[in-house]
Amino acid sequence: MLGGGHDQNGGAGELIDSPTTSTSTTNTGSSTPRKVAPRSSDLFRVGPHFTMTRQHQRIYCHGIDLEVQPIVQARIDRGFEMGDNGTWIGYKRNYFTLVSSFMFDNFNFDRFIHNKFYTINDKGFRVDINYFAIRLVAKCSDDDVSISLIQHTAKRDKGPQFPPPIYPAVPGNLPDHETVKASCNKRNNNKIDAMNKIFYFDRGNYYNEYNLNSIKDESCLRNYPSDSIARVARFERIQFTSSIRIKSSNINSRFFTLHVELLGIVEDEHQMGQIQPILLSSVETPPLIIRGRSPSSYQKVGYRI
DNA sequence: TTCGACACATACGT
DNA sequence: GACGTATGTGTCGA
Repeated sequence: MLGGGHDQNGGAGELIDSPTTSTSTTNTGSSTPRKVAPRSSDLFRVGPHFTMTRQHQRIYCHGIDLEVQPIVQARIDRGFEMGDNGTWIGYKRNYFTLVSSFMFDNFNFDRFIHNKFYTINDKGFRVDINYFAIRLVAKCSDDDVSISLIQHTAKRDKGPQFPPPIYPAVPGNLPDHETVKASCNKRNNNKIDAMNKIFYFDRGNYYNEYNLNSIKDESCLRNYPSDSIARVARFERIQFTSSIRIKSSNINSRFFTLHVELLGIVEDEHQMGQIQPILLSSVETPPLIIRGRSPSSYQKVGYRI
């Protein structure tokens, strides 16, 4: 017997996605059955907007001791849809995609890479920032408790799972939604290279171009841990961990929020040579509903959340 | 009821 | 247009 005795016709039911090139299937959710074609480009949808950047620790520019204002940008590009009552809904079993970048107000890229930065730690001491990094975290909005996220490879079940990476990052502009959509599942090397130019800064190239090296370099660039540095942190194939509890009671859904954090990576104050992240600033989503695996999550009318 | 595992189906990229 | 992939989701069984 092949496989484990499945009845065929496993998936009878109309797909939401139209077979035409139309991208206009604005699913209002009210009457269409919830069944989405697995590779539909319509799965790429801009999700809820993030809040304004919230400051946690101040950042200063070396030398002139100027305080700089970080701006964190983030966008969800796949995996959330707006429900009828205006809440944003994701599915536990499905992937979401999110991109993020940061910049400093009044600092263009050139000014950034010619400077060093520091912050003030919780004891009031000045601490040099070795480099910046972007992290994605999820929380339960009731109690602010962190929820784990996991990332799959394109092989999904057949590949490994990881926590989402923390991206060492330099300032960058957020690419538009179409660009993020176009960046997924590329194998063609020319296309991959073109995308890498958007999403990464190559320090080696930069050093070559300006006849620099890591010894001559006095800027913050030299402390980044590798030559490939994100301009844009791209989190793809992310899911909430399968063990999250979706409901707080039999009836009430729990809400979750996604947070993008700008971190300053500094020397650990207790262990020389060790590094430690300091939360500098962050943005977050409005409360999100995550629908679980229960069949009720996949019915035509989602009155049972 | 929920979860891991496996399966089916289908649009996308080459 | 064929072929291999990636991924939403149906289902079984613990």
